[in-house]
Amino acid sequence: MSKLYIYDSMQNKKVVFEPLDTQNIRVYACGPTVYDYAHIGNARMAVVFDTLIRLLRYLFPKVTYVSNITDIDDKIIERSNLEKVSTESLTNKFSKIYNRDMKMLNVQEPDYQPKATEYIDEMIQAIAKLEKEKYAYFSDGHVMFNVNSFKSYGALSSRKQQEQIAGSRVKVSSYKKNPEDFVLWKPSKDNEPFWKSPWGRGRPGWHTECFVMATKILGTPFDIHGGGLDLKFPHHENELAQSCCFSGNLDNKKSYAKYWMHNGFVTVDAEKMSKSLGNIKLVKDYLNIYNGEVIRLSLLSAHYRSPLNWSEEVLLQSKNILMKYNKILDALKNLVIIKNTKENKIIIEIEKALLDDLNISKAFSILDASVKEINKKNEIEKKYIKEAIEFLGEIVGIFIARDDLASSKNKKNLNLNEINILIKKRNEARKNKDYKLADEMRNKLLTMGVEIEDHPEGTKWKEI
RNA sequence: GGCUCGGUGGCAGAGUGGUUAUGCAGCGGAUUGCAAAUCCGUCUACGGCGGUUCGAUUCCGUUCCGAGCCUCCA
Repeated sequence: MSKLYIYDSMQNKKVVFEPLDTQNIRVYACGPTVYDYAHIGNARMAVVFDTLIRLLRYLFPKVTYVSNITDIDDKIIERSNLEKVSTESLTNKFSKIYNRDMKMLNVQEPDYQPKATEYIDEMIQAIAKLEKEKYAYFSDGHVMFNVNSFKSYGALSSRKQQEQIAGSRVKVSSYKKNPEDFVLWKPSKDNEPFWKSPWGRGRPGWHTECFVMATKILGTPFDIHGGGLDLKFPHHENELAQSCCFSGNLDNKKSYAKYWMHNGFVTVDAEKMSKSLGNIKLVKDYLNIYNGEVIRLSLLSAHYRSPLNWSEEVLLQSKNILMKYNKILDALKNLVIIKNTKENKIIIEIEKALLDDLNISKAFSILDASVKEINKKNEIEKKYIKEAIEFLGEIVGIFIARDDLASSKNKKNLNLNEINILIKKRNEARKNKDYKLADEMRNKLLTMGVEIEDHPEGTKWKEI
C-alpha cells in the first residue's frame, strides 16, 4: 500500500500520514452549533470528513471518529428566547434535523457524537485544573484563559499576538487581562440556562467542550483534528492552548492532535456563505430538488481545501456525472466482479489520487478515461471497470441510491397503467408509420412528466 | 496593519519543466420515422512583467487582481 498524504494545517504543507496507532486511527472533527437548519457549509464539513473517514477505513483496520454537536451557546439561548422554547427542545430538534439531512447525503454517523451539555462536569474539572495551575484566572464572574501563560499561542494559525492587535476588532472586556484571553466559564443571567460550578451559576465557553470531549473520548494525542477553516482561529488555537496546558505539554504542540485538517468555505457568487451576509443556503431546500448524492458530489466537486462556489451549474454537472455512471453500472449489473483490487490497474491509479490528500477530481478523471471506450472492452476489462466505479463510489459515498436522482419529495404520483397504454399506442402508431399520432402520444406523456426513450430492446421511460 | 490561500479554455476543475487531464456545455458525425439515449471525433487555456533554461502554464523575482481569518460562523 502506498502512503497517505494529507495537508497538515499546523505545518502548512502536505505530509505523510503516520498513525499514532495503526490499529486504531482516531479523528475528531468539530460539528455544528444546532440552533437552525443545517446549511451547505455544515454539509461540506460533514461530507469532507466522512469521505476522509471512508478512506481511512479502507486503509486501516479501525477508525474511531468523533464529531460533536454544540448544544449550549449564546446564539442558542438567543434563538430559544426568540422562539419561546427551551434550549433543550431547540437543540434536540435541530440536531435531529442535522442528522437526518446528513444521512440524506450518505454521511455515516460518527462513532461518537457527543454534546457539550453531556460533558459539563468534565469541563468544570478541566477548567478548575487550568485555574489552579495559573493558566486561567477568575475575573468578574468569568474564568478566563490567560493567553500569556502559553508561549506557543498562535502556533496553529501562525499569528503573533502583538501583530494582530493593530487591525483587530477584538473587544477588550474589562475582565480580560489580555485582549486575546478567552472565556472558559461565563456567568449565566437569571433567565439563562446554567450549571452549578465553583465560580457560581454559569455555562462553559465554546472552546472548552471540544478539547474536553476529544480528550475524554479519544485520549491525547490523537491523529487528526478537523473542522472548517473558520475554526482554525480562534477555536482550534484555543483548544490547543487549553490541551497543552492541561496536559503539561507546553512545548509539544503535537501533544493534542498530531495533524490538523481544515476544509475550505462554501461561497455564493464568490463570497463566503455566512450568517452576517445573509447568503446561507440550507441543505433541506436542496434536498427538495435534488437527490442527496447530487448534493454530496457537488460538495466534493472542488478540492476540499479550496473554496467551493455553490451554484445550480455545479449541481447540474454532478447530476449528469451521476446519471452517466449509474447508466454504466446499470449496463454492467449482471457482471459478477471478483474483488481483485490489488490487480486492478484502474483502482491502483484511483487509490493513488485519493491518497494524495483526497484528490477526488483526479480520481474521477482516471475513471472517466477508463470508461471512455467501454464498448470496445472485453468482459474482464469491464469487470475491472465496474469494480473501479464501485470502489470510488464507496470512498466518495455515491452510487448507493441508484436509478432515481430526482428528490424523493419531488415525486409525482404517476399512473403506471396509463403510461403503459400510451406507450403501447404510440408503438402501434409507429408500426403503422402514423408518426403524427405517435408524436401526439409522446407529447401527452411529456405533459404528464414522462420522458421516453426508444431502445432496441423496447421503449423505456423515466420521470422528468 | 498582521497572517493564510488563490488566479488554468464558455463553465467546473486536475496537473506538469518539453509530449498541453477530465467533466459539463458547444460544434461535426454515426444512429434514429423524428427524438432521446448512446457512441466516435473536435475547437477555445494556463493574470501582467521580468529572470533562470535549449525550452516554463509549471521554478525564481516582481506586480496586479481576488477570497478568507484577525468578532459568532463549517
